[in-house]
Amino acid sequence: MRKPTLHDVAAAAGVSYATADRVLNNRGGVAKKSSDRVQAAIAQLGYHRDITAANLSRKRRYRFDFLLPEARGGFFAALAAQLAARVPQHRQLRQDITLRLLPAFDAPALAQAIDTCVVDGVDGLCVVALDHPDVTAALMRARAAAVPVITLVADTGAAARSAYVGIDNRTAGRTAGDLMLLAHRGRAGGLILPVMGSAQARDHADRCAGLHEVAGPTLEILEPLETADDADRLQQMLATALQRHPGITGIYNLGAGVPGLIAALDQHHRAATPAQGSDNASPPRMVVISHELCAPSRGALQSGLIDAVIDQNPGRELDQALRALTRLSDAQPFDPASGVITPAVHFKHNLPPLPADGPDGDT
Amino acid sequence: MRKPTLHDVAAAAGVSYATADRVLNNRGGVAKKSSDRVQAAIAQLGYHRDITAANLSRKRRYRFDFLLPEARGGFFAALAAQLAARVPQHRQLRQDITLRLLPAFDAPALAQAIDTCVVDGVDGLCVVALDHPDVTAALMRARAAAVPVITLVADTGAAARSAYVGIDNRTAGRTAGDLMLLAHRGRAGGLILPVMGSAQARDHADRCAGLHEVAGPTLEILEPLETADDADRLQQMLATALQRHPGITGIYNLGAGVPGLIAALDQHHRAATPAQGSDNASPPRMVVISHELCAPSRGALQSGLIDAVIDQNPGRELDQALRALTRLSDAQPFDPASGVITPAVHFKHNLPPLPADGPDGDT
DNA sequence: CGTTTTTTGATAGACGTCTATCATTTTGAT
DNA sequence: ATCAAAATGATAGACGTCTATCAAAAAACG
Repeated sequence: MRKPTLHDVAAAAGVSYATADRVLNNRGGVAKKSSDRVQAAIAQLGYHRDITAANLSRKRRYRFDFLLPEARGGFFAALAAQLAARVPQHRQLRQDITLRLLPAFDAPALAQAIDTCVVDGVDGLCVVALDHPDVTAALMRARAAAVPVITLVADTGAAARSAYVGIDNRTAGRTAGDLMLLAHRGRAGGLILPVMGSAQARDHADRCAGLHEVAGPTLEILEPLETADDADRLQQMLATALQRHPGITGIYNLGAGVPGLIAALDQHHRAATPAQGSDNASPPRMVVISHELCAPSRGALQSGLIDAVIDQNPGRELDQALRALTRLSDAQPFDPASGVITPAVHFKHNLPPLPADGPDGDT
Repeated sequence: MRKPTLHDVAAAAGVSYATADRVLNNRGGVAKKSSDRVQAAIAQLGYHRDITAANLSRKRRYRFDFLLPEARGGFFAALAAQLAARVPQHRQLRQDITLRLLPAFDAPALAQAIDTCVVDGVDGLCVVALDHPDVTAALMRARAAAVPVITLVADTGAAARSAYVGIDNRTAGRTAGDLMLLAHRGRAGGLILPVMGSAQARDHADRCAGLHEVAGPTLEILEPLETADDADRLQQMLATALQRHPGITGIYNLGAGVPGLIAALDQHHRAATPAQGSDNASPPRMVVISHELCAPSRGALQSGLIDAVIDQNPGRELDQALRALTRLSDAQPFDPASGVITPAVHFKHNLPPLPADGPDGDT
């Protein structure tokens, strides 16, 4: 038998189509007895509303707004680019995606942008959250207006959003610990230097804690450098630290500023092997693990300056975020657990292809 | 302005809706002049057919058949389970997915199943291919019947399928090489034992070649064990090999039979540290890398018997395969490059959550 | 020019749902 | 039993596309 329609349900329940419709879209004004019979018929027939037909009828288009921090060529630039690549595809699925760039770390601006979107009547919001009362309050207002809210990459309290999509940063740090332990398998000891943007940043702190949790018992871990995510500062501080601690066997760069990391490593290696021609002949002894796969870190992986990159897989995060928004704004269930992305680990040879302009062309 | 409809196109082209429709669905019987004008209008307005409305009207349902080898509780069982979990979701998207299990490595059976599906009028096929002339011929027949064919996990010649979805096994082997090198960073030498199912199997051979390519120059690599993917044989052979080569520093299990691997390792460790209580105190010196994330390999990762698992991410593969089928059977472009999945590397702490029954519930 | 062919237009009904309206029936309270 | 309120039924038009049919117009042909 073919898929049942609402007409079938109405017939089975012994009511008119209109009544079945009233129940399905709970418009009220239905006697409980009738309502129950319709519900029963729905369950019995295994009826599922044809969402495409419904959307066609309502002329419904979903409007999803993404509020991302303005990119300085790093991770968020890549994220924005990947989002842009998905726009045409989702346009065909009746989903209009708008990308709004905001000054980074500006909580009032973010809060205001959220309010604006809600007033404008978006169907869903995706936000890189800041752990700030203004933002939380704005998110609560959005939720109060029944707008699904996804926090992306950075979370807030669970009450202020429908779901979080991103990696568990503690897990990422633990994974770095796994890698460090593996790379120190053959050595006696080990001295790890964590490099972070700021100890204030929740995600950085979590990563650092994860590293300690896993590698701490076995390896010695230095006080982390705090670079404020500035490439130049990173380079300076790292150079100094490498001089001061010649015994360093591993570096874990868990913040931004990969170019600075590379510059410092480059310089350090050059100093260590002044007249050596081939890179292959003397591989760096230090183990270098960094976060976020981007052009500089790809290059460093390939040249051997970095050994492994832990990536949060922005493409996958966007897909999950969009999926969550779609389902939530259709009032379908979305398992918040499926928003947690497993960090990917990349080495020299399992680099994903550079994302093309779009996953596919249009037509 | 709202999204243009075919009516708009017809108006812009100065023809009737009927003519525009004839052009769009090229039914023929249209003068070239009119056809050109319609095409121009389509391009100019940026018209895109509303596929959902079209499908609604045609009562179209996609029928996609998946031909998978019968699972013996390993990788293909997981694949089948994940596919089953996706069925209800795609049912709502007008996609009827049928899973057909076939005896493993039976080329004639596979070829016949393919023919049957084509005769039955499937809209798309997804096949774990065998490199056999019968299979290739059947696939060519399918393609001749304009049925999109995706090869999953195992490929054939490019001519016989629309796209391949799966990992590049050479890449996977290279990644194992990366890991081995990393784990041997602190040691003088290294002796690696590859364990494979059969040197005949293309995927196994590729993985082995990748390992040699990357780790070969630096580490010594033994002749691979060939276990025919049998857990018991694997255990036997591995135990023997470990006795014969006490200097082994790394094992790369690139085939099936993880339980056998675990058993052999367990036994070996017990023999090595007879009266030692705590596992933490003396971590195994050998580096063990295996393929395919499944219950046994998860357990072994967590207990520390295995250090890393290279996984081909069956869930992602299925998603890509379904995407490819959808697009191809709508005559939309699909970039074959996007079918190549980057192998994921898992350690003790970045294990993905066990896939639930379905990515989400239904309703 | 008349006749056949080709091309075009007009239109109706379907797909499954939504929204709205109006008439009718049932219920509950008085 | 009376009357208002609540519940239900019937139905029509829309959403954007597909399919089909029939008549009308245009082109090609001898």
